[in-house]
Amino acid sequence: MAGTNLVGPAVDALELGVVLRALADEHRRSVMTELAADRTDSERGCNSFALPISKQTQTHHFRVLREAGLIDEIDYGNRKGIRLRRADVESRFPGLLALLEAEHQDGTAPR
Amino acid sequence: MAGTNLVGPAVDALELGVVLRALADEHRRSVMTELAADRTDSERGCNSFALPISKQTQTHHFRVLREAGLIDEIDYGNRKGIRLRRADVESRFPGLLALLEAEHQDGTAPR
DNA sequence: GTCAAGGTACGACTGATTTCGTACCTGAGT
DNA sequence: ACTCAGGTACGAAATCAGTCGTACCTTGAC
Repeated sequence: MAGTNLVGPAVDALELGVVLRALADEHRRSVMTELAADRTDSERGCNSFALPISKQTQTHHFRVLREAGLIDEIDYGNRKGIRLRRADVESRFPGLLALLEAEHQDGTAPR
Repeated sequence: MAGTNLVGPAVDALELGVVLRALADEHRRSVMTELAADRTDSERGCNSFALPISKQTQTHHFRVLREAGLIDEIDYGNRKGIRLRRADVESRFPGLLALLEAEHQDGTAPR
């Protein structure tokens, strides 16, 4: 019931290479731009992103984001919560979330 | 003699996805961190980066960086110059170069 | 207990990316 | 003209990353 937090790397263990590789994928980046744009940093469900991919692939992408240290995944057993590690990311890579947030603006009307 | 500037995308045509994909590779990122850390923005030769890869592969990587809009390549025929498009990158993705520059510090003593 | 929804594990397929071998081009110097 | 160093073009090999099918687990509702 309480939901266990699946662990990612510590703040000072975040590596730019891993983060950039995580953000290189369109689907993962769309998740991150949404998270970065939501200043309330509320926990979100995995399905709230409407990704056009199977759930197995979603599992894969969220894991990559977590292992990159960008998000926390809270496991409720039959459901999962996603939360941006805003403070950690911002302290280690200041300005990165701003770039993603900016992308969210024109991300709704691409090209 | 005058060296023709191989063209990359215009400033407002720069796309975050392409840029991040370009920066996802270790070798390309090492080039970019060096360029970002050098505030003189002087033109550099391709060999001044000491990349541990063949010259064909270097050609490939520099092309990716140029097509992402991160660098200019100046073709002298039998030699090539590399220059960071600092103003363009900074205006389109403010803060990105700072992230790369920060990486250059501990990039010399990895792990 | 049974069932359905949400999620994961594992394996396979596929397409993209990195890498380099071979061959060729260009300009500077001799 | 020849040579050499730096670069490119093309293609092949190898590796990596995204995707999904099948099977299984977990929790909550009935």
